[in-house]
Amino acid sequence: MPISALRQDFILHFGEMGSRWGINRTVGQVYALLFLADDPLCADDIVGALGFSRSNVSMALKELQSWNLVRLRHRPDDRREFFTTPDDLWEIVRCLIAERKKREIDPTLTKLRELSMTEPDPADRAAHARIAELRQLIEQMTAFHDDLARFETERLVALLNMGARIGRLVDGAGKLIPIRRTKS
Amino acid sequence: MPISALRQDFILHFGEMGSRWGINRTVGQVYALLFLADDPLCADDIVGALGFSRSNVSMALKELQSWNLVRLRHRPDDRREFFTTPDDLWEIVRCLIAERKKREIDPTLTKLRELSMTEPDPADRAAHARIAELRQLIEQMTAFHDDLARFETERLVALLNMGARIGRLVDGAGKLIPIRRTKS
DNA sequence: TTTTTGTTTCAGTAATTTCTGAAATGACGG
DNA sequence: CCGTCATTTCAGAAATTACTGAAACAAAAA
Repeated sequence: MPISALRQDFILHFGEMGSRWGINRTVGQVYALLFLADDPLCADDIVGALGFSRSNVSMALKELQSWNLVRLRHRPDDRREFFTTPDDLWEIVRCLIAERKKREIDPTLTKLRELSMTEPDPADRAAHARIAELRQLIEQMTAFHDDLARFETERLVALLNMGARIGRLVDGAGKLIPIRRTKS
Repeated sequence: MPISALRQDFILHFGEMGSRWGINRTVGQVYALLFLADDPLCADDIVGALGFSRSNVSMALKELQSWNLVRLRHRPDDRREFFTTPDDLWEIVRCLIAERKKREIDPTLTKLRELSMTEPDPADRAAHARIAELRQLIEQMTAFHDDLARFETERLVALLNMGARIGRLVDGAGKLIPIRRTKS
């Protein structure tokens, strides 16, 4: 069955953005298709809809599973595997952030820690200090991330909706400042 | 002049991570070199240190400038251009976030808005709703980002250091809840 | 056990991205 | 206006990444 113009447009966009997002065109399109699908799809549905080879779709699904971006489903009396995306968009956001952190930040943090351990040559004093400074910054940010990641979605959304008002909670020295309860 | 083992290791790591970060090896290494350099470097210094072709270094510097990750410097009585990275790491973080948002989020937001405008075919009802939901989520997050981006660094660091305590400021319904001032 | 159905692996090919050297461009001093 | 020095552009080479079809594998049914 052919795909509507709306879906087509969305899917092609995800395919194009794929390379900027660090996934490839196939993975982007497969994800987009699943994201919009009304029901779970099996690999052959995807082949039929997008025209990629069966093996390419298999790779793409494996990749999406490694990102935790798709869920596996089974139907009674059907051996095939069906795939969906989580309904809750926030769950998707959490996955994306966690996964990118793991791939893009953690290896560098490890490396920075390793380099910080060494005793620097006198000529490398400043460079060594700069590395330590960067390490400290990343450690701070990941600690913050780990804290936030434990929050339930409602609390995150509440913080998000505070927007700029969140800044009023704190003065420049990092101390909490008195606030008034908003009238309930 | 040769590069110390410490710098070498750092530079090679940035080169390898480059592809995951959406820049290429040359750009990653050039940035790492500048980041650790005690003084501004000119293009030929970089060629000498890393062994890339002159034109490749030129491209890399252009790319780094487009990310706002390097600053241009001039010496009196010297026509050459010298490059540095900003001293303030937070400025770097801001650039990275702003630039990634511009490249990875904004085009999609534009597309989602465009798709939301159209009147959906009945068969696309659910898909259209899902697109609208995604658009709304991204709009919320970018609005929050825009708010935070206006904060001075001290305030951001203060918020960051609150860590999990930040969640206590808000209840599940998004209302501020009473807090005690930390003893100064 | 053999067949049937569905998934994965893998070696080779296609497409894309990165990198280079040569030529073009620009900008200043004489 | 020319010569010198620095930077940029660009076409093609090199390297990497994405994709395919065929074969291997796995699991349930006959």
